[in-house]
Amino acid sequence: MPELPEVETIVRDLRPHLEGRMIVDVRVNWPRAIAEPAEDVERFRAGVLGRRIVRVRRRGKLVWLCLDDGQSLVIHLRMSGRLVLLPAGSDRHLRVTFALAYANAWTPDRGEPECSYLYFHDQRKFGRIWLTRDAARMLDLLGPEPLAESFDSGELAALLAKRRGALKPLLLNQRVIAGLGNIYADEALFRAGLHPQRTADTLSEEEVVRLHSAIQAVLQHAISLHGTTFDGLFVRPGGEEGRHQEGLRVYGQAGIPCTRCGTPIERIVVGGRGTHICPRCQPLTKGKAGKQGACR
DNA sequence: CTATGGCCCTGGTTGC
DNA sequence: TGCAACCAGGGCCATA
Repeated sequence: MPELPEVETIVRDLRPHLEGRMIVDVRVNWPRAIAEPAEDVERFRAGVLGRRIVRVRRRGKLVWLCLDDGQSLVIHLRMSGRLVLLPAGSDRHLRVTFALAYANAWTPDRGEPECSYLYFHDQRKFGRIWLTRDAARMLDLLGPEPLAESFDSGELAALLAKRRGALKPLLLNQRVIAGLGNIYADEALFRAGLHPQRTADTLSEEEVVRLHSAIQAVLQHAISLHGTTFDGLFVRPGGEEGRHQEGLRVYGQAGIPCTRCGTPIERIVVGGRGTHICPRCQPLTKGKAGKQGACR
């Protein structure tokens, strides 16, 4: 499930292969993957053919390809979407293929293929691609980027203030903060020593600071390890797996001793989502245990 | 505003 | 061994 670190990895890997390339062909095997123009393969094709990809960016969990005519391709991988540069083993889950060439056909080849491909694979068919002239309209719906310079603990405090709901569903809400999914929400809460069902507006200033650094630390750590390949769903564009799964402290670790205190990790349900906690390091009621749960 | 539940999907797991 | 039921997961939508 590509979350911020996985999408960041994808974007960084893809960038040198896509920027400057021209889309010379598109094949759509599963029209519903095209969210805009909705399921209209012909208009989608006509819109992207001959366009050059000028920038490859990320916003939250979205991959954002800026085209040379002001349009954008915005891609959400959701659960099982993949963007890969090499054809995968089976075609069964291949939904969309982009054929790419250098904008200038005569560019020296130096072993570089004349044409390369970007494949959108998606086993579970939740992923979507939007072709839009107004990417800002979509991207502005998202909350702040947790790794932005400007995102300090004061801003996080402001987001949490006046929120009566549980902490975890709030962290998963992309309109509140962009890019966290189930894995990193659980990992950040563990590092901060906070129970996912804590009411957001009851955090002390110190707890907010802890949460803020926990979020940034886990995201940065995961990016440095090229994301988490937990269930085999996420692979990098070149086919490699991430390595952050080895750093997971609670996600998917039910029954395994907590790395801090040895108490078995528990799996509970919060806001309808599977949630992993150390019941001792992340007490629901204010206690001393959580205090020492500072990120690390 | 918040909570809950259904829906979209597939493939892996569980239960019989 | 076969097969049906169930479930996870992100985001959106409807309902309460």
